[in-house]
Amino acid sequence: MLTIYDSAARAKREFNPIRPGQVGIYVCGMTVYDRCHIGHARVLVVFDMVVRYLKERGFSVDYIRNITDIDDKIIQRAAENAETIESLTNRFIDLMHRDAEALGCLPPSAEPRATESVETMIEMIDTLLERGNAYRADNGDVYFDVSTFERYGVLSGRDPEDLRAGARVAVDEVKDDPLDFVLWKHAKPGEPQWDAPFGPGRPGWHIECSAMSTEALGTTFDIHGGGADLMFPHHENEIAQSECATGCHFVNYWMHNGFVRIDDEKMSKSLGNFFTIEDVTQRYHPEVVRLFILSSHYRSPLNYSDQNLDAAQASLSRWYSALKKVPANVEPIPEVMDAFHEAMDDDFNTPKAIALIHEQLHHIHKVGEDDNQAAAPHAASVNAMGAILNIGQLDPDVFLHWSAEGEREDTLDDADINQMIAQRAEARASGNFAESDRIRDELLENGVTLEDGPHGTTWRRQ
RNA sequence: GGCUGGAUGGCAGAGUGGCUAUGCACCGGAUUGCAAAUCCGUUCACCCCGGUUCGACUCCGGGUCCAGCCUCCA
Repeated sequence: MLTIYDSAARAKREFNPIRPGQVGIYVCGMTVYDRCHIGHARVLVVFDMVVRYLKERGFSVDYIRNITDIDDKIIQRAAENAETIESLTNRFIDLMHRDAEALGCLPPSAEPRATESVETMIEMIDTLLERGNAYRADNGDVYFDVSTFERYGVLSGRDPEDLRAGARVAVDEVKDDPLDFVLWKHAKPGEPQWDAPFGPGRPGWHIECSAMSTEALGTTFDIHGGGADLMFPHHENEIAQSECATGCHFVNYWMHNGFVRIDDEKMSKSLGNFFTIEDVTQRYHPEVVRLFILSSHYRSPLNYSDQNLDAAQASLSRWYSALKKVPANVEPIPEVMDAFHEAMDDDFNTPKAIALIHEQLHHIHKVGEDDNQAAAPHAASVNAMGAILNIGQLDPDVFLHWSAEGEREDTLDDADINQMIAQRAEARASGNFAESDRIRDELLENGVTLEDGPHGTTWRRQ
């Protein structure tokens, strides 16, 4: 039985999709005005893991991840760069796709862009105006009237009265109520605009997700995901808009992933304490980053540090070293797979699932090369579990020989290394250990570690 | 101030009313020409105060501290 922690219920709930065997999941994606950072990497990897596991459980999955390609920051950044909005957003969409692929994430079933769904947003806003859930302000903006939606605040556990009392809600002259949020921003010179019955302009942020999710998955769908910071106000507003516009219950399960932190502080653009995915994957193999992300539970905070990345790297080295030793040409061990599924069924408990993989790796190392036959089922189990998480699927040597891009110029290439290993073998054969140790030290200085085994010497950079 | 969530061994990170998490690091041993890797073994833990219980890190109450949200944010 698969259980998912539903943010709205604040509890784990048994997962039952609307249509048997099928899951519709919508995840709030990126606003494309800059490079993706490790926080974005977490959303990408976490929901990729969720989707892969749902598929493993036999569901056919409709995975929708939107792209916000029109908003204040995009307009501003394009103006700063003196480039068109399209060229800016296309550039960062390409980079995002590169990052996602590097991190081993499958492309979503669909990746709608806000600018392609403006018609649907206009229709939705029109309906909200007709039904009295929205109003036109004096300046031409259209706002959602929060007082018309009774359940407002239910997702994030907020009382509208408390919010109004809070000093931090910005007071805006044109709004009837400080909680009201913008659906449509009136046209301003030099900004992109669309014609609408209620005046030319561009959509507010929240309406795009209501429009795109409903377009792709229908008025009610199974899972809606995103970062924990989107719960309020973004997802709260989505619920209000969607349920008022369609009259249907919006989402059955809300999933929110925790933040990436640096020095116990949230990583964010505004704090400026972020590392881009590209920064990190130049220093660590992307699969190390994926393992690092999945080695803590998706709802927990994840502390970014070199020490933690190093630990993930050491772990993965051990993983590939084990796989390198033995063939996995048999079936996985049923009890192990059952335990794995049990862990994953429990709200995607990847740390526990990974611990199970480590146990199997231990068995492989223990049996070692002496008894391939005994080790093979463990290797097969590791491969099967790893396939579900999409970790450990590379050729071991591709991982173990990988070198960080930043260091590539300084390091020896594979041919140099093999040649030096051959020279060292000669020295060792003739008992010249001083020379052989000198070669080994030289390699180590270049980041290459040697391992002498019964069948010769192997090397790795990880 | 309001609302969420959290506090586990040197670090990371699961979990359970009584029984080894797991990985990294450390220490001792095996192995090795010496290493590395691997194996064996040892050490190290559940924020504080009460309560329930034969027994609580695990349940309940109170407290302290931390993070996030309340403004754009994955």
